[in-house]
Amino acid sequence: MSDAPDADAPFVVAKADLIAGMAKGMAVLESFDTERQRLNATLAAQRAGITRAAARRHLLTLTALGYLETDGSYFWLSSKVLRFSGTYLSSARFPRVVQPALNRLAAHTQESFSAVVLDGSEVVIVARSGNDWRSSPAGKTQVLAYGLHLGARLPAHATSTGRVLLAGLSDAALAQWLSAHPLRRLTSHTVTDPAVLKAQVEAARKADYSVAFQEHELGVQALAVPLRNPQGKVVGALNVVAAPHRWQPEEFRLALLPVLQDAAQELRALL
Amino acid sequence: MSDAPDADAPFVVAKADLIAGMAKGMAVLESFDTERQRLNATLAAQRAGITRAAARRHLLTLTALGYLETDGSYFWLSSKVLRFSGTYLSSARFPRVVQPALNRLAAHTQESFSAVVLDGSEVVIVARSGNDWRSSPAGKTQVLAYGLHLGARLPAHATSTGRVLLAGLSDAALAQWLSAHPLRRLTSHTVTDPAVLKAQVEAARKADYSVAFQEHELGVQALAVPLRNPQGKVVGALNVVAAPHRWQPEEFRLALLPVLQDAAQELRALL
DNA sequence: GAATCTATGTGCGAATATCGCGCAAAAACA
DNA sequence: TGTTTTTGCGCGATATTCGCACATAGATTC
Repeated sequence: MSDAPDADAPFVVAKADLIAGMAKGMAVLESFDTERQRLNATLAAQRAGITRAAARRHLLTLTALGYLETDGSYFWLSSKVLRFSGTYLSSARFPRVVQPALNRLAAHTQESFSAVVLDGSEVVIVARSGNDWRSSPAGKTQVLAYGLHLGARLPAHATSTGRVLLAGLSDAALAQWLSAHPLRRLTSHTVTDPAVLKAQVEAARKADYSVAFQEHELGVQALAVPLRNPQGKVVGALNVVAAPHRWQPEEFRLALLPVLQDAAQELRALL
Repeated sequence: MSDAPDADAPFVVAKADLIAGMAKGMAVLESFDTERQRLNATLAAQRAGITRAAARRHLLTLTALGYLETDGSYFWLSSKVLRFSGTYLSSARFPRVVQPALNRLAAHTQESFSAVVLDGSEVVIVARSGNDWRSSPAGKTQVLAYGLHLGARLPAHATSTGRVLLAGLSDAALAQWLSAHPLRRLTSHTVTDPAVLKAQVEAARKADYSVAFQEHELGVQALAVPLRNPQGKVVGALNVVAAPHRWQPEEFRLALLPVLQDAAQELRALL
């Protein structure tokens, strides 16, 4: 078997002459993440795996380029990094096509919808619509699910969308994925046994949808369906999240699965 | 103390030993923009101002790192670039604080709200909520304003938000800004004379809000107020956009200006 | 308050990675 | 099929970056 046309690595890049300097620079930029958002040279160095002097120079360079801001010793991302997502969102077909549909769904149902794609071990939210807050009986607004903003990355094994995306892989690719990515426990409901996950993915493949009940975050249930292009290939997933105390799992599914499926059907011709 | 870098240029970075290689790499990444979203080595070279060979190596490197995808000759941004915006959005105080307020406003009024910050000659949308579509009388959905997604950049001189942000600059900074940035015409309503813009900015400073009527895009009017922190410094702007045929300009202002002002007032303590 | 210890800023030579030339091969064109 | 244009890539020269080492600033302890 030579290379599958649309496997994980469509075009293999010769490892030979890649620009090491740039890889290092991007590593520095990546060393900022959701957990550590402010770094000094020493921290960035150990996170990026380079020397302190080099890290400092890279941080200074990125600051001069406008991607970071600094108070002189600590550094943090600036709004300029949104430039890339802005370009991506306006260029990539998938988010462009999906966003209006999400808006419509959110407006009609008052729930929160996301569209995601698979990237390695994680799913990335590439489009999103709806309210993350809800009015509690006491009249205060509460945030439903933290961190479900655009560009957020969630572990594929603990999300409804992750499972429908994995279900879209070939058996070989799925096996490869399972062996490559350890399944971290996030809540007491998280599936951490690859065999169990494999069974769930196969179930998702058969049912053509997937539910996740508090597997990624306690207090959140989610329902997802695959988004296919006209050729039938899974190119993303569409989901809806809700708090369990608002919906019983079963009525949640009954009420919203048809909505998701209709949307996926409509989008198919456009993807 | 936590963050809040005070002046406009808190720490000047010595131009001496910046890592030129990385600047080049970022230039290649930046050579993808909303207008040109797919580039081959030759195009990227001329956009980034480097030789074809160098551009090719950089593109290949970025592809290997996962930021670009390629069909072998053309390259385009991949969803991995959203990683940066994801981190930024979850880390930066401003979008985190503002987003829930936008959601609330959108839910209550059925209009579209954005929060933006100034970055050079442009405003960057760092948070957003609401529907970009509207149901036309015929029952079809129409997109209201294109490209108002997160991370989108709009010219400051042709937007309501741009003017309230400019109004937040000192006189010296404003003069400097006006001399540094030419005012490109976008629609027949765009202000292109610096003196006129200056007068508008001063009016915005006095009124503490600004309106833009089809200056950036025909068929769109916008209303913006500044967002200040407890120290009174303008840190961003909040706006609402609407189609002129839905609202007469005057009733639009009367209905939504108080809403924006209330929200800005509430947010002030949090910024 | 002094002394010690830790963390941070930076100059410089060595080492190494990058540049762009130039050719070969593949497309594109006629 | 012959010709022209575009693209892929090896190689030596050169300019860049690396990281050591030192100096200084800041923190901590006695």
